[in-house]
Amino acid sequence: MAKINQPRPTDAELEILCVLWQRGASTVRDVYDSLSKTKPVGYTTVLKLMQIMADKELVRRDEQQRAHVYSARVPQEQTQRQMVRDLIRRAFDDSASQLVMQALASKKTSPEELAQIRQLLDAYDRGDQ
Amino acid sequence: MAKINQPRPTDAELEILCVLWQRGASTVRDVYDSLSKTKPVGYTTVLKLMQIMADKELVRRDEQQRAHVYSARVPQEQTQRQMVRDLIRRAFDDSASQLVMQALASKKTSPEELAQIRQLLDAYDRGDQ
DNA sequence: CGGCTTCTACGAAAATCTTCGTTGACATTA
DNA sequence: TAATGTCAACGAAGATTTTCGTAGAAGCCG
Repeated sequence: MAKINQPRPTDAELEILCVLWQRGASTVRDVYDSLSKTKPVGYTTVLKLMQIMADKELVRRDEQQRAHVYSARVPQEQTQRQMVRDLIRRAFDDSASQLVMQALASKKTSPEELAQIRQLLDAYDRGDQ
Repeated sequence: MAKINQPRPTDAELEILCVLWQRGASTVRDVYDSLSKTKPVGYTTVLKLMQIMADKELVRRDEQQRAHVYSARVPQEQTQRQMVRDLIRRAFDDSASQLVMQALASKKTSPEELAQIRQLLDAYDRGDQ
Protein backbone atom coordinates (compact mmCIF):
# COMPACT_ATOMS: atom_id res chain seq x y z
CA MET A 1 0.00 0.00 0.00
CA ALA A 2 1.81 3.09 -1.20
CA LYS A 3 1.53 6.33 0.65
CA ILE A 4 1.74 9.58 -1.27
CA ASN A 5 2.59 11.88 1.56
CA GLN A 6 5.34 11.44 4.12
CA PRO A 7 4.39 12.08 7.72
CA ARG A 8 7.45 12.33 9.88
CA PRO A 9 8.91 8.97 10.83
CA THR A 10 8.05 7.63 14.27
CA ASP A 11 10.75 7.31 16.92
CA ALA A 12 11.38 3.64 16.21
CA GLU A 13 11.37 4.23 12.48
CA LEU A 14 13.89 7.02 12.82
CA GLU A 15 16.23 4.77 14.76
CA ILE A 16 16.15 2.28 11.93
CA LEU A 17 16.62 4.96 9.31
CA CYS A 18 19.71 6.17 11.17
CA VAL A 19 21.21 2.71 10.96
CA LEU A 20 20.43 2.50 7.25
CA TRP A 21 21.94 5.92 6.61
CA GLN A 22 25.04 5.00 8.52
CA ARG A 23 25.51 1.47 7.17
CA GLY A 24 23.93 1.79 3.78
CA ALA A 25 21.80 -1.06 2.44
CA SER A 26 21.34 -3.66 5.16
CA THR A 27 19.42 -6.77 6.06
CA VAL A 28 17.10 -6.95 9.02
CA ARG A 29 19.81 -8.94 10.78
CA ASP A 30 22.32 -6.13 10.22
CA VAL A 31 19.95 -3.52 11.61
CA TYR A 32 18.99 -5.74 14.51
CA ASP A 33 22.63 -6.34 15.42
CA SER A 34 23.35 -2.64 15.28
CA LEU A 35 20.35 -1.59 17.35
CA SER A 36 20.74 -4.27 19.98
CA LYS A 37 24.17 -2.96 20.79
CA THR A 38 22.59 0.02 22.48
CA LYS A 39 19.22 -1.26 23.63
CA PRO A 40 17.27 -4.46 24.06
CA VAL A 41 15.03 -5.14 21.09
CA GLY A 42 13.56 -8.25 19.50
CA TYR A 43 14.51 -9.42 16.05
CA THR A 44 10.92 -9.77 14.89
CA THR A 45 10.17 -6.32 16.23
CA VAL A 46 12.80 -4.83 13.95
CA LEU A 47 11.60 -7.02 11.09
CA LYS A 48 8.00 -5.91 11.51
CA LEU A 49 8.98 -2.25 11.69
CA MET A 50 11.00 -2.54 8.53
CA GLN A 51 8.15 -4.28 6.74
CA ILE A 52 5.85 -1.44 7.78
CA MET A 53 8.42 1.07 6.61
CA ALA A 54 8.55 -0.68 3.26
CA ASP A 55 4.75 -0.39 3.05
CA LYS A 56 4.99 3.30 3.88
CA GLU A 57 7.78 3.60 1.35
CA LEU A 58 10.19 4.96 3.88
CA VAL A 59 12.60 2.27 2.73
CA ARG A 60 13.25 0.34 -0.43
CA ARG A 61 13.37 -3.46 -0.29
CA ASP A 62 15.42 -5.70 -2.53
CA GLU A 63 14.02 -9.22 -2.39
CA GLN A 64 16.62 -10.82 -4.63
CA GLN A 65 18.29 -12.59 -1.76
CA ARG A 66 16.54 -14.67 0.84
CA ALA A 67 17.58 -12.09 3.40
CA HIS A 68 15.93 -9.02 1.92
CA VAL A 69 18.09 -5.94 1.65
CA TYR A 70 16.66 -2.64 2.80
CA SER A 71 17.81 0.90 2.14
CA ALA A 72 16.51 4.33 3.08
CA ARG A 73 14.42 5.83 0.34
CA VAL A 74 15.29 9.45 1.05
CA PRO A 75 18.69 10.82 2.08
CA GLN A 76 19.35 11.72 5.68
CA GLU A 77 19.58 15.43 4.96
CA GLN A 78 16.13 15.55 3.42
CA THR A 79 14.54 13.85 6.40
CA GLN A 80 16.44 16.08 8.76
CA ARG A 81 15.24 19.14 6.90
CA GLN A 82 11.69 17.93 6.99
CA MET A 83 11.86 17.22 10.71
CA VAL A 84 13.46 20.49 11.65
CA ARG A 85 11.01 22.43 9.51
CA ASP A 86 8.19 20.61 11.22
CA LEU A 87 9.57 21.44 14.64
CA ILE A 88 10.06 25.10 13.75
CA ARG A 89 6.45 25.29 12.65
CA ARG A 90 4.97 23.41 15.59
CA ALA A 91 7.05 24.70 18.48
CA PHE A 92 8.88 27.82 17.37
CA ASP A 93 6.28 30.08 15.85
CA ASP A 94 7.82 29.34 12.48
CA SER A 95 10.95 31.22 13.46
CA ALA A 96 14.22 29.56 12.53
CA SER A 97 16.27 31.96 14.62
CA GLN A 98 14.31 31.08 17.73
CA LEU A 99 15.14 27.46 17.10
CA VAL A 100 18.80 28.21 16.60
CA MET A 101 18.82 30.19 19.81
CA GLN A 102 17.43 27.29 21.82
CA ALA A 103 19.67 24.85 20.02
CA LEU A 104 22.69 26.79 21.17
CA ALA A 105 21.30 27.10 24.68
CA SER A 106 20.24 23.49 24.91
CA LYS A 107 23.64 21.93 24.94
CA LYS A 108 27.21 22.96 25.28
CA THR A 109 28.21 23.64 21.75
CA SER A 110 31.84 23.08 21.00
CA PRO A 111 33.95 25.89 19.55
CA GLU A 112 34.36 23.75 16.47
CA GLU A 113 30.65 23.57 16.01
CA LEU A 114 30.25 27.29 16.60
CA ALA A 115 32.87 27.99 13.95
CA GLN A 116 31.08 25.64 11.60
CA ILE A 117 27.79 27.42 12.14
CA ARG A 118 29.44 30.75 11.53
CA GLN A 119 30.82 29.48 8.27
CA LEU A 120 27.37 28.37 7.32
CA LEU A 121 26.04 31.84 7.92
CA ASP A 122 28.84 33.38 5.91
CA ALA A 123 28.16 31.05 3.04
CA TYR A 124 24.49 31.80 3.32
CA ASP A 125 25.14 35.54 3.27
CA ARG A 126 27.33 35.25 0.23
CA GLY A 127 24.37 33.64 -1.45
CA ASP A 128 26.15 30.48 -2.49
CA GLN A 129 23.60 28.21 -0.96
CA MET B 1 -1.07 10.55 39.03
CA ALA B 2 2.13 12.52 39.09
CA LYS B 3 4.84 11.81 36.58
CA ILE B 4 8.42 12.37 37.54
CA ASN B 5 9.92 12.56 34.12
CA GLN B 6 8.78 14.70 31.23
CA PRO B 7 8.53 12.92 27.93
CA ARG B 8 8.13 15.38 25.11
CA PRO B 9 4.59 16.61 24.68
CA THR B 10 2.52 15.00 21.96
CA ASP B 11 1.40 17.02 18.95
CA ALA B 12 -2.00 17.80 20.39
CA GLU B 13 -0.51 18.66 23.77
CA LEU B 14 1.97 21.02 22.19
CA GLU B 15 -0.80 22.88 20.39
CA ILE B 16 -2.50 23.46 23.69
CA LEU B 17 0.71 24.49 25.39
CA CYS B 18 1.29 27.06 22.66
CA VAL B 19 -2.09 28.61 23.41
CA LEU B 20 -1.34 28.70 27.12
CA TRP B 21 2.05 30.29 26.55
CA GLN B 22 0.53 32.89 24.29
CA ARG B 23 -2.58 33.67 26.33
CA GLY B 24 -1.34 32.89 29.79
CA ALA B 25 -3.66 31.14 32.24
CA SER B 26 -6.82 30.09 30.44
CA THR B 27 -9.96 28.03 30.80
CA VAL B 28 -10.73 25.12 28.55
CA ARG B 29 -13.22 27.36 26.78
CA ASP B 30 -10.49 29.93 26.07
CA VAL B 31 -8.20 27.29 24.62
CA TYR B 32 -11.02 25.71 22.66
CA ASP B 33 -11.99 29.07 21.15
CA SER B 34 -8.40 29.77 20.21
CA LEU B 35 -7.78 26.39 18.65
CA SER B 36 -11.03 26.21 16.75
CA LYS B 37 -10.14 29.36 14.90
CA THR B 38 -7.58 27.42 12.92
CA LYS B 39 -8.94 23.89 12.87
CA PRO B 40 -12.06 21.94 13.69
CA VAL B 41 -11.87 20.41 17.14
CA GLY B 42 -14.42 19.33 19.73
CA TYR B 43 -14.73 21.05 23.09
CA THR B 44 -14.63 17.81 25.05
CA THR B 45 -11.58 16.76 23.09
CA VAL B 46 -9.72 19.81 24.31
CA LEU B 47 -11.06 19.28 27.81
CA LYS B 48 -9.92 15.67 27.90
CA LEU B 49 -6.49 16.55 26.62
CA MET B 50 -6.06 19.23 29.23
CA GLN B 51 -7.17 16.87 31.98
CA ILE B 52 -4.57 14.38 30.80
CA MET B 53 -1.97 17.12 30.71
CA ALA B 54 -2.86 18.01 34.30
CA ASP B 55 -2.33 14.37 35.25
CA LYS B 56 1.03 14.39 33.49
CA GLU B 57 1.81 17.66 35.19
CA LEU B 58 2.38 19.43 31.93
CA VAL B 59 -0.05 22.06 33.16
CA ARG B 60 -1.17 23.43 36.47
CA ARG B 61 -4.90 23.55 37.24
CA ASP B 62 -6.59 26.07 39.48
CA GLU B 63 -9.97 24.69 40.53
CA GLN B 64 -11.08 27.74 42.50
CA GLN B 65 -13.59 28.74 39.86
CA ARG B 66 -16.15 26.47 38.33
CA ALA B 67 -14.35 26.89 35.05
CA HIS B 68 -10.93 25.59 36.01
CA VAL B 69 -8.01 27.74 35.02
CA TYR B 70 -5.01 26.06 33.42
CA SER B 71 -1.51 27.31 32.91
CA ALA B 72 1.64 25.81 31.45
CA ARG B 73 3.90 24.37 34.12
CA VAL B 74 7.16 25.06 32.35
CA PRO B 75 8.03 28.11 30.28
CA GLN B 76 8.01 27.93 26.51
CA GLU B 77 11.76 28.32 26.21
CA GLN B 78 12.43 25.34 28.41
CA THR B 79 10.14 23.10 26.42
CA GLN B 80 11.63 24.36 23.19
CA ARG B 81 15.11 23.61 24.46
CA GLN B 82 14.08 20.15 25.51
CA MET B 83 12.49 19.43 22.15
CA VAL B 84 15.34 20.73 20.07
CA ARG B 85 17.82 18.88 22.25
CA ASP B 86 15.81 15.72 21.73
CA LEU B 87 15.73 16.21 17.98
CA ILE B 88 19.47 16.85 17.81
CA ARG B 89 20.08 13.63 19.66
CA ARG B 90 17.64 11.49 17.73
CA ALA B 91 18.08 12.78 14.20
CA PHE B 92 21.28 14.79 14.03
CA ASP B 93 23.94 12.57 15.52
CA ASP B 94 24.00 14.89 18.50
CA SER B 95 25.43 17.67 16.36
CA ALA B 96 23.92 21.11 16.86
CA SER B 97 25.65 22.54 13.83
CA GLN B 98 24.11 19.91 11.59
CA LEU B 99 20.72 20.94 12.87
CA VAL B 100 21.42 24.59 12.27
CA MET B 101 22.57 23.79 8.77
CA GLN B 102 19.32 22.00 7.94
CA ALA B 103 17.30 24.67 9.70
CA LEU B 104 18.76 27.29 7.42
CA ALA B 105 18.29 25.07 4.38
CA SER B 106 14.78 24.04 5.29
CA LYS B 107 13.12 27.36 4.82
CA LYS B 108 13.95 30.70 3.33
CA THR B 109 15.36 32.54 6.28
CA SER B 110 14.82 36.28 6.22
CA PRO B 111 17.84 38.61 6.40
CA GLU B 112 16.47 39.81 9.72
CA GLU B 113 16.54 36.30 11.10
CA LEU B 114 20.02 35.71 9.76
CA ALA B 115 21.21 38.88 11.46
CA GLN B 116 19.58 37.75 14.66
CA ILE B 117 21.30 34.40 14.53
CA ARG B 118 24.61 36.10 13.90
CA GLN B 119 24.08 38.26 16.94
CA LEU B 120 23.39 35.13 18.94
CA LEU B 121 26.67 33.64 17.86
CA ASP B 122 28.52 36.82 18.71
CA ALA B 123 26.95 36.90 22.14
CA TYR B 124 27.77 33.26 22.58
CA ASP B 125 31.38 33.85 21.60
CA ARG B 126 31.71 36.72 24.01
CA GLY B 127 30.61 34.30 26.65
CA ASP B 128 27.67 36.35 27.92
CA GLN B 129 25.21 33.54 27.55
C1' DC C 1 17.31 -37.44 3.67
C1' DG C 2 16.45 -35.30 8.47
C1' DG C 3 17.55 -32.13 11.97
C1' DC C 4 19.12 -27.43 12.93
C1' DT C 5 19.30 -22.59 11.87
C1' DT C 6 17.74 -18.30 9.62
C1' DC C 7 14.60 -15.92 7.31
C1' DT C 8 9.88 -13.69 6.04
C1' DA C 9 4.98 -13.48 6.78
C1' DC C 10 1.09 -13.03 9.60
C1' DG C 11 -1.65 -11.78 13.25
C1' DA C 12 -2.55 -10.04 17.37
C1' DA C 13 -1.66 -8.04 21.95
C1' DA C 14 -0.12 -3.99 24.44
C1' DA C 15 0.69 0.74 24.80
C1' DT C 16 -0.19 5.28 23.61
C1' DC C 17 -2.68 8.99 21.48
C1' DT C 18 -6.88 11.22 19.81
C1' DT C 19 -11.64 11.98 19.58
C1' DC C 20 -16.09 12.58 21.37
C1' DG C 21 -20.88 11.24 23.43
C1' DT C 22 -23.19 11.24 27.69
C1' DT C 23 -24.07 12.50 32.29
C1' DG C 24 -24.82 15.17 36.19
C1' DA C 25 -23.34 19.40 38.68
C1' DC C 26 -23.57 24.22 38.64
C1' DA C 27 -24.94 28.84 37.02
C1' DT C 28 -27.84 32.31 34.65
C1' DT C 29 -32.07 34.36 33.68
C1' DA C 30 -36.69 34.72 32.50
C1' DT D 1 -38.39 27.97 40.31
C1' DA D 2 -38.03 26.13 35.73
C1' DA D 3 -35.76 26.39 31.41
C1' DT D 4 -31.51 26.96 29.33
C1' DG D 5 -26.73 26.95 28.89
C1' DT D 6 -21.91 25.88 30.56
C1' DC D 7 -18.87 23.05 32.89
C1' DA D 8 -15.96 18.88 34.50
C1' DA D 9 -15.97 13.96 34.80
C1' DC D 10 -16.06 9.60 32.83
C1' DG D 11 -15.83 6.01 29.68
C1' DA D 12 -15.22 4.20 25.49
C1' DA D 13 -14.16 3.87 20.67
C1' DG D 14 -10.83 4.51 17.03
C1' DA D 15 -6.25 5.30 15.36
C1' DT D 16 -1.50 4.70 15.61
C1' DT D 17 2.68 2.80 17.36
C1' DT D 18 5.34 -0.81 19.39
C1' DT D 19 6.15 -5.40 20.62
C1' DC D 20 6.49 -10.19 19.85
C1' DG D 21 4.80 -15.27 19.35
C1' DT D 22 4.05 -18.64 15.96
C1' DA D 23 4.24 -20.72 11.53
C1' DG D 24 6.19 -22.09 7.47
C1' DA D 25 9.66 -21.51 3.68
C1' DA D 26 14.49 -21.75 2.59
C1' DG D 27 19.22 -22.91 3.27
C1' DC D 28 22.95 -25.79 5.73
C1' DC D 29 25.22 -29.94 7.47
C1' DG D 30 25.57 -34.40 9.28
